[in-house]
Amino acid sequence: MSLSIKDVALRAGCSIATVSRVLAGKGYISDEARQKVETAVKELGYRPNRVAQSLRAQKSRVIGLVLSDIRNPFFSEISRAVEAVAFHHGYTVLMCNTDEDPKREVQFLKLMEEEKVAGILLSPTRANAKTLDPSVLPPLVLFDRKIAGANLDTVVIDNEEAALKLTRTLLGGRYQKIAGIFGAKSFTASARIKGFQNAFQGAEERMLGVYQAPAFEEEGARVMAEILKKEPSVDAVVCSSALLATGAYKALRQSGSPIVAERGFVCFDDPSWASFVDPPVTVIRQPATAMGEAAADLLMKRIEDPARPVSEIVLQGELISRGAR
Amino acid sequence: MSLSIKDVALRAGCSIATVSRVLAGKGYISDEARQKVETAVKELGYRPNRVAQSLRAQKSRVIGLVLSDIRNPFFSEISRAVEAVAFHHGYTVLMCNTDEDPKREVQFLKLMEEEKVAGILLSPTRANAKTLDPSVLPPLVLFDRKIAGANLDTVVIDNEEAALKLTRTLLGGRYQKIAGIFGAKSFTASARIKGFQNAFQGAEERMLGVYQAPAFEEEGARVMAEILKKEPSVDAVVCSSALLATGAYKALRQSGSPIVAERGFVCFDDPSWASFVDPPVTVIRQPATAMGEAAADLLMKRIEDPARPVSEIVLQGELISRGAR
DNA sequence: ATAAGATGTGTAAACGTTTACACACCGGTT
DNA sequence: AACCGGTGTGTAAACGTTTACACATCTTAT
Repeated sequence: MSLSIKDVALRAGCSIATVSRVLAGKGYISDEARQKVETAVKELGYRPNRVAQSLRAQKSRVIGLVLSDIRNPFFSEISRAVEAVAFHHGYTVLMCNTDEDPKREVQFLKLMEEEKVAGILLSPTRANAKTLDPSVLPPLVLFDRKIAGANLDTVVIDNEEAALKLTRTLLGGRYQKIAGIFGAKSFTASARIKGFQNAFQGAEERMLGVYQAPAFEEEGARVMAEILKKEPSVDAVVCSSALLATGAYKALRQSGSPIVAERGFVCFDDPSWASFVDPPVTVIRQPATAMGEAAADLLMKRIEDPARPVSEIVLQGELISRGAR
Repeated sequence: MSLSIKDVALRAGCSIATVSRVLAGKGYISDEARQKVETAVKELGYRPNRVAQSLRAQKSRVIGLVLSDIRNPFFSEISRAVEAVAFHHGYTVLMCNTDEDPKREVQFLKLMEEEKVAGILLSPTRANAKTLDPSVLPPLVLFDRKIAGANLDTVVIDNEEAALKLTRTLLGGRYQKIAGIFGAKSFTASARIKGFQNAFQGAEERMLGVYQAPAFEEEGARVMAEILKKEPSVDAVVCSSALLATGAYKALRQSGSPIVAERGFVCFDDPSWASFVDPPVTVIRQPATAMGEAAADLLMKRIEDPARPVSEIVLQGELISRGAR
């Protein structure tokens, strides 16, 4: 059994209340008592039990981070930022990875509630967007994806605008048949599709089509191969995520398509290879660190003041133009 | 204030002890009581408070995961595996990222102890290897890096053997001046350096030298540029991590060195670009998922039986030979 | 001199569980 | 009839904190 405040009190020759007060820095304490307690704490190497604190206070200093795909560098980077901010505020991070499985997501939200986390950071799956009931949950901040109509703190990037910008880099070129490959039924994918389509205003004939697939590398490759086969006139491609892009790029290479050499390939995220394949690939880089920090900050504020007005932060993606070598 | 076992007892018309027993499935309970409790639980939507459970049981169902670099895909993959195994056993994961900072590491270990985690998974920084005192810590399992002399459960890959294999792929070729770029002062780096050096037995003159740098992309680029400048005879390179490799590869490309085209570049990890740059790059792929699973399994067992004999699991890296296109 | 406030400390209750213990009832053996 | 083991249930203590409340002492103002 580990050291408790009782042991400290015994050693310091005072009551547990005094110890607690010294530790919390609250209320009136004589210098003498403070001294004694502090040396006792040091000598014993006492550290408070956060579990007991949580029970007593009816809230913990733990926040939940629910990720849809931790292996995605975008989310890794977010995790890192979140953890740093949380740590800075004295919070720890309970992490879970749903792999986009809505069932796992709800299971986890329940677990988080059972653990009495102080708040939750969530990038919700589309499937749960409707059913999720924030009223029974701890303070909740959404990131990367928002839930339309829900009155929740949210941090997203302007996906529509980003897709628009990215697509325009192609429209500025001589490409005549531009295809878009997007993730399947996610909030993010929808917004990017919208931006992609809007970019073609007044040049609708240059849009070859919108393709959707689960965001895996193999799927990107599969869809790209399919497009090449069915629509051989394709001369440019916009990819909506690093994973899809990696697959699609490989498929292009394998097929010997001239799209790569002609710089007709652009994508979201900034996969490490984009900068040094030949020719390099123009991308939209998502401000993942900024997003993680903003979301964590928002959550800290929300925890502190549950009544504060809801805010929605929209970050801009950064176009990294690698048109010329 | 949230629902407690008391509310359930009230609703079911029995004592809290009975409710607890039904929930735990322990002791004698009449079918009638079980019925009543179960419906009460369902109707109220009661969920147990894990914090209270932890306090009472003097241990939580949370494990700590201390990562040195969450943005490293190797560790992301490990995180994912760990989280999956933990979740499967009813545990949640408290995650922290130290960015290789020993100070942060000890701070975190303290926090973990305060949170009364049931166990900890740790890839220790070199700096703390000596000072770390497992006797005061919860059950501890090391992964990726071991602490020599410490009697602790550990999961590592056979870095020496892996480096040996990787280097031999070059020695089988006609390269005469092979450089090795490794991370700075980590357990892993040391082992890989050993393997690298051993590979040259009987062919010492073909080893150009061992270079070390912090495992960042820019450092890889810097060191590679330096080597090219000071040792222009270099005709092959072994890189000890994806990050270093990415930087080094870029530097090679930039310099116009023929090493890339001559397939004189090999590395650890399997960065996504390795498979489709031209020519592709031969690598050692680390079994990250297996490592994460093994470490988490080990921790579960250790938690269950603190007295069980210590085990050390050594996994093998997989050589992915991409010599021919 | 007395009241009123400021200062300092201790006792005990509470947070939501689990569980040792006590008790009560039942059926079956002696 | 007395006893026993197997069932079933409730009471209360414990886990380690924080904090309301009570009380005591000291200072200052009246």
